[in-house]
Amino acid sequence: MKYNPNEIEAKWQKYWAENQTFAASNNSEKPKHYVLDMFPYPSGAGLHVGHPLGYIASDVYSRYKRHQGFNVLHPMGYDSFGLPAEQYAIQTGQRPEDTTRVNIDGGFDKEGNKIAGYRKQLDKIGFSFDWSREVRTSNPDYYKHTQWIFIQLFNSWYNKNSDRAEDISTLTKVFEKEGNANINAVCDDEIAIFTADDWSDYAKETQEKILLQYRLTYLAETEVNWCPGLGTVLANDEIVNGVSERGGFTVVRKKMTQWSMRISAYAERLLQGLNEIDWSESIKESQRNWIGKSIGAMVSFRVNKHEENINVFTTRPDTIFGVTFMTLAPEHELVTQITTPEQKEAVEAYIAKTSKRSERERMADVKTISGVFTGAYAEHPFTKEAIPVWIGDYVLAGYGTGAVMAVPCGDERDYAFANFFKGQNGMLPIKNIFDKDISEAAFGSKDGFQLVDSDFLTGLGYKEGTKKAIEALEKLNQGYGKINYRLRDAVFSRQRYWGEPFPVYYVNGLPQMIDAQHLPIVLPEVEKYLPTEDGLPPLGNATVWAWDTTANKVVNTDLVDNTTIFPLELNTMPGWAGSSFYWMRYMDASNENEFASKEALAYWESVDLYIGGNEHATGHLLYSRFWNKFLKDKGFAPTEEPFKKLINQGMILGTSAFVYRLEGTNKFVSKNKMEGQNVQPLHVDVSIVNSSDELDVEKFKAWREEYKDAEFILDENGKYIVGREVEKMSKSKYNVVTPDAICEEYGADTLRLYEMFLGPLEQAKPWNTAGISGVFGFLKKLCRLYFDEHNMIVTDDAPTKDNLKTLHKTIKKVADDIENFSFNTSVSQFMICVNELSTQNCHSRAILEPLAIVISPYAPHIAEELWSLLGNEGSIAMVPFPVFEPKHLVESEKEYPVSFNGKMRFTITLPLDLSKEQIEEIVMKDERTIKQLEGRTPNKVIIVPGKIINLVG
RNA sequence: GCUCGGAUGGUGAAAUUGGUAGACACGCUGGACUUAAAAUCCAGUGAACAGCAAUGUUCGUGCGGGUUCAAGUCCCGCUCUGAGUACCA
Repeated sequence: MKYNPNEIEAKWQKYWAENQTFAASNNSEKPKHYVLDMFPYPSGAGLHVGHPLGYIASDVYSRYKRHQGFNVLHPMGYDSFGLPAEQYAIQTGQRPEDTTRVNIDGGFDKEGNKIAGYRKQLDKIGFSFDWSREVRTSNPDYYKHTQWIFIQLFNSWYNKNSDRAEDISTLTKVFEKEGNANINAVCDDEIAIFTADDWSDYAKETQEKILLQYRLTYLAETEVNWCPGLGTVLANDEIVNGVSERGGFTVVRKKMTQWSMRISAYAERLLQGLNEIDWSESIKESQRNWIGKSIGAMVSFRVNKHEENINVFTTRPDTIFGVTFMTLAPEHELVTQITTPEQKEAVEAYIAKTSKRSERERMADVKTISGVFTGAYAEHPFTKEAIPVWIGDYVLAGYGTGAVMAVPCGDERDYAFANFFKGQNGMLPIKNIFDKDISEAAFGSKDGFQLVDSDFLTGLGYKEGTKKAIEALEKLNQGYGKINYRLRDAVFSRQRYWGEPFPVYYVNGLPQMIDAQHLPIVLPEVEKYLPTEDGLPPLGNATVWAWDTTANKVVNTDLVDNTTIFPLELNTMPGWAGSSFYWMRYMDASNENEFASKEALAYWESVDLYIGGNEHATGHLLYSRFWNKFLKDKGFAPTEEPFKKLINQGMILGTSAFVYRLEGTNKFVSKNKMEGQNVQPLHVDVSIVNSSDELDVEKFKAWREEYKDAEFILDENGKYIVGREVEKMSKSKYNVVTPDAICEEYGADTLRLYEMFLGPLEQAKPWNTAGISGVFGFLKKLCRLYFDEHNMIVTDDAPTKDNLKTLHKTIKKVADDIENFSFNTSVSQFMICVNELSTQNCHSRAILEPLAIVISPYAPHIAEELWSLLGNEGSIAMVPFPVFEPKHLVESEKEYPVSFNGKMRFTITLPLDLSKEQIEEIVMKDERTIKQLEGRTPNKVIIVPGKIINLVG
């Protein structure tokens, strides 16, 4: 008999599929456990070795939990709406629906290349997914529920008094009864106050416009991030360093009417919830920063000769007596009103100059100080002094109120600004209100000072000063304590084709929800996936895209009459919509009426373990928590937080290979020969380079037409040596390694063990197959405990003490490691175990049967095969995990290290039941001790029984 | 700038409460088996120095201090590096 992974693995994968081994039941006597992976976007490039890392870890955990007697839900699906499919559609004219299906189920692309498909690739690795619950976010039977949740958000408002989302009808009831004066809601700023009578006198359209200011998803003209390169708006988390995350295109601020999600309503709950969940500190910290809570006060400054006030948010109301000027963002709406005629020209020129700069330029250039005096003065609330008002682009229109009270003695930026414009018209000298020296720099700390020269605040510190200042401002009716959040509402419209259509039509420009019973509103067919000539989104190309309110169906666009047939929304939902509730859909994936039944939700509750990449820290993981909290408020989600424990697997990086072309020639020079030469490094496919970095020059010539006549300058051994660099795996860098080839050559069990063996799960690491033979060798060695070339060699011999010790050491270590997600050390322990059992020449069934179970979470195929060869019926998957018995590890002796002044000199083996005195006596008599001491008497003898002996002096 | 990680042999790494640093594996060296290769097995492998050898001595977990009988692990001060975030008032 021989270890033949391909045969064994195909056999058991078939068995699992046919017997539905891993189908989870929605009611069970067993306790439940929900293990979730972040579902993949099915790209055309297929699965690479980085994808399975987290899936293998969660699979090990799931299988372990099944052995522990849990009813485990471990599902998988596809986040199948997204940009790449659409851009591929624009380039090739193929329907995104078709290419997405091929990427998942396999088939051929336009050039006739065979695509294996995600499903087949995943199956080959032997995951224990419950495929009966598969979801695809781009399927109408899935996005039907996405649309339904959107309608729920539209029909809700956030009541700050009850601190939860409520049905919009509770709001209109209050409006009807007493108007909106006493409503405490999260809503748009500056909503006009109205009475009950006003409300009933308003036209229906006016009422609807007012309600939009309260709804949790609302249509409003807002400043959005417009990305011309992608032809769509983007959310803040889709922008990295001022450019689009996908494609790296420029992003500009633009006012547009768009759907937004009032996530800001949940800012405090999203922040507080972080304390309840077991996530890595770094992700929680990212979310805290993203939410950006700051505690301070709103302060109103009267502007001379104007009705208006300038409102500012400050975290340092205690420093109010240090204010020597104010700064408004150039975009601030009061700027034109307050600017004096003398300053008008300068202010207008400055505004024109800053508006031309892109967001990115403004971000990159934080050193240059610029600003202009408006000529206006505000009145200090306490001293009544005239405070000059400036504009400057260091103040951002989008944060706080877009205006700051400048306290140069306590703020670095204000300090720099004041110094830059020192002595100019409108710039007062810096006033120091700290008992500190500020001649070199501002004093920015909140601790270790006393306020001076600050009227009633003099002598106080930050805490008391803040409290007193706010009290005094409230008395004057010129301010109040306020908590501000950086978190902005999330733009929810995308000018794209390949996303969920909104269940929305427009009557007189006002959005109307389609009744939920008519869902799904299916994405229409279009001729072209580009925007229309009028600049409408791609859905503007659809010919059947109007809503018939009498027939309740989508009809031809030409039929729009705006009496019974109305235009449908042309935007689609963003990528994060479908992923914001999918873990609940898995609980009851085939339910046609609701996203999941009450019973299924009550049974599975929430995700016990979620494994995925940390690139979703401020996107998916925040939006999901938001939708979950909303659905909880509405009675649909069972828990406040969706993911109890989160583990971020590190990224597997590629090791790119480079060839070096001599500038302007077709000659390629080996890396070790290129010194002093002018060369151009070019990526070369890693599959034609061996592990010694030698290029296969023939394959290189055949690789691409342009290299067919390439010439090479080789090294003294006649080899062409490539350069290497660790980079993110990507198709364009030719460094993608797929799991398929590894499975083919070594088998899935080797791949699984190897990916776990590479290092700690959470650490990023370059892919490198150098060590894979060790893992493969281990599996072969494991098999040799069970069978030789011809027969099974398992005996019914009683296990020896050593056999039992080895086994139980392994049971304990592996169980502990899985609970601690320390998978790499488990693999080491397996190797130690098999090495020891081989040395002990152990073939005892009493050892080898439990060993197969212990290994099965990691290497399930070989475990099933061994289990069956041992004569067991059925799958090993649900067999109870062996129980660790400490008695087998009890030692009677210990090999003590004996140190002299902390330096280990020799070891001595002593019984563990000796007292300190007995140990000391034996050690002092030992001739090696006498030799080390050279006649001296130790000052001190430290003996920790079971640990160490140390002689000092 | 701020926040959170990380730094250990030629390489990936281990050391779970301070207690024999480098487990396990790769690679490398030597050997066995073989006509040969593959596969498999055995031995050695942190560095330097001394010795024919068993062995011994010294150094050694990014750098500099400290606490302790004892520090990769704890404390203080740095360097480099990865990630996130940023005129956030």
